[in-house]
Amino acid sequence: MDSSSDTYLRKDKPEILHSCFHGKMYKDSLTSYSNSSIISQLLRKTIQNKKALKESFLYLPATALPSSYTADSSQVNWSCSSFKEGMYLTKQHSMAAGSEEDPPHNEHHQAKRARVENIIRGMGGSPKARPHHEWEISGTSVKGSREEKWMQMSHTLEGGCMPRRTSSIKDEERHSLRQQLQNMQRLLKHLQERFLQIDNLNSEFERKTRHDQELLEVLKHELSRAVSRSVDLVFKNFSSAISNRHPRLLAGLDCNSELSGSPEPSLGADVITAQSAEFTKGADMQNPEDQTEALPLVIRNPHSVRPCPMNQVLKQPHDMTQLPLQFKQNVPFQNEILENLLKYGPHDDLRVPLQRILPTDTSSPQILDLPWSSSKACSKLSSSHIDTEATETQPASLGQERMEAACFSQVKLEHGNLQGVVERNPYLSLNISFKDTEEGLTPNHLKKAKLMFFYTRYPSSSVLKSFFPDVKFNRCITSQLIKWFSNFREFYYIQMEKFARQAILDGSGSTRDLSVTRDSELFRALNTHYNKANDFQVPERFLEVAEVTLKEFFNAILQAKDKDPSWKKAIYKVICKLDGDVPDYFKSFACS
DNA sequence: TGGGTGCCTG
DNA sequence: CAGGCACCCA
Repeated sequence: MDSSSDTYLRKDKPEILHSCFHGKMYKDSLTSYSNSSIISQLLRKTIQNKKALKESFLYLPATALPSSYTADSSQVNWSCSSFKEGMYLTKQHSMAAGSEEDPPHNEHHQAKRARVENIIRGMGGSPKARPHHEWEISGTSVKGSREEKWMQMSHTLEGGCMPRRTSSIKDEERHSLRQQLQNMQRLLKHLQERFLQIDNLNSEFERKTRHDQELLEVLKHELSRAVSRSVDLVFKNFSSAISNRHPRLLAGLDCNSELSGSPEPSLGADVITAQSAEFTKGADMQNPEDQTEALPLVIRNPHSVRPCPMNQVLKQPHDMTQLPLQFKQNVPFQNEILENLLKYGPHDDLRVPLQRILPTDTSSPQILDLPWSSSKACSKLSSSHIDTEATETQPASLGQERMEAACFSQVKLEHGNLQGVVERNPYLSLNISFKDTEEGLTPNHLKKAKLMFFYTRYPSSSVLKSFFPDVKFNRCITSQLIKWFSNFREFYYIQMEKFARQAILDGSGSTRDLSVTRDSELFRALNTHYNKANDFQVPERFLEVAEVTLKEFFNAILQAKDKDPSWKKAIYKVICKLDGDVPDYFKSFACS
């Protein structure tokens, strides 16, 4: 055997081995295979040595062959690389020498080739079974490389390079080749898996990098929300537990629900007043003279936990027969829930109703006489003037005109001087009773009005007055309440007209096709508007009225009555007759 | 004339 | 939702 060829084989073997097994893996080995300069080099060397090789393979005894080419299966550590290398070289050889091959050998070689190809096919290395993309590297198809190797192998066998001295040698050779092929198969499979792993990791990594910022933002957001919720929940549960175990302990709690932890009333009251003063001071930071535009009539609830005048709730017996069956929650005191809904709707930031903190044990007069209004006082923050309406004995008429004049000012403070009194005389707060009525309408009044709309679309002012007992009515307040209902109706009728027209467009020919159920899109639109939190069970009657309204609009539009500018009035007449009574329990809910 | 209503607009 | 306006009605 030519020494140069031997040298070549041995010299390059470790490098190829390395690429094949550690190859940084697959890509390196692939690159080496696709490297044209290496191929050219190999080809050149191979051609140069073809004669020597030919002679070696054809005429030398098997023992004289390089170890890589012996049929000894124990040497199948032989590595894919040496195998490939050998195959490659022999293929080059056979290709180069093909034209010189003796004709008598052709038949035999073809038969052999067919057998080997069968073996190769039978080894299940179907390239189709693998995704194409994993083979495409640097424009060179790995699949192609592999097929090329298969071809190399076939050509090796057909190339007449193997000695044909004895049948045993051929058997051994065949056996060896099978094993080599199997090893190759395993190695390829291994490499494919590794490549897939790496590929997946890289994809994954890119995707993660791309969405890193977004994820960060989302995580931050979710974290803050979760923390906020958790704090709410913990505080709520804690408050509830405390109230159950130590009702009296909390009797002196202020509007901020600060747990003094001390049963000493004076201490509790001190905490209250100190905080009230601080709170009020902070709220007054904004100079009312800075106001440049009209303030909304609705007094916005500060974000403090604002206790309501709970006198009615706590003092009145819980008449179970008057419970609103519409409420979904099956808890003992449903009216309390409505009150909570009105005061701390699910969308409010703070949902720790004081009645959860405060005991519901009505046996305690101390509790019943809690200074609700003093708590109220500290939550009425945006006052620009300081009125002293400390007690019921204060003439209500005193502020009547002024209140009407200040109707558009959202503020009023009943503490002020009183607060000083309370601060100086903490015990006094326990017995001071403010008036129960409010001069302004709050968001909770608005919520309540919206819920009332499910029963009545056209409430008279007298109805309104009777259902908002905690509101001190004046012309302005009445107008505002009436205006609210007017706005409610406006939205209601707009929706009705919209859906009626849509039904006509959709091809409904008869009102029989129309219905309003809780699943209806129309109902959802209305419910979202009047019962956003969806925590109030809308009465069935409302659905009926809504359906009638929808049908009225539908018919009117169908009959082209909408050409008349006042075509809706006829519908209004019909609908106003469908008003029902507002349940009495609405009267009980103070929502200041 | 005041109260109530609806429409339009912001 | 609120303000403004026009309109209707008792």
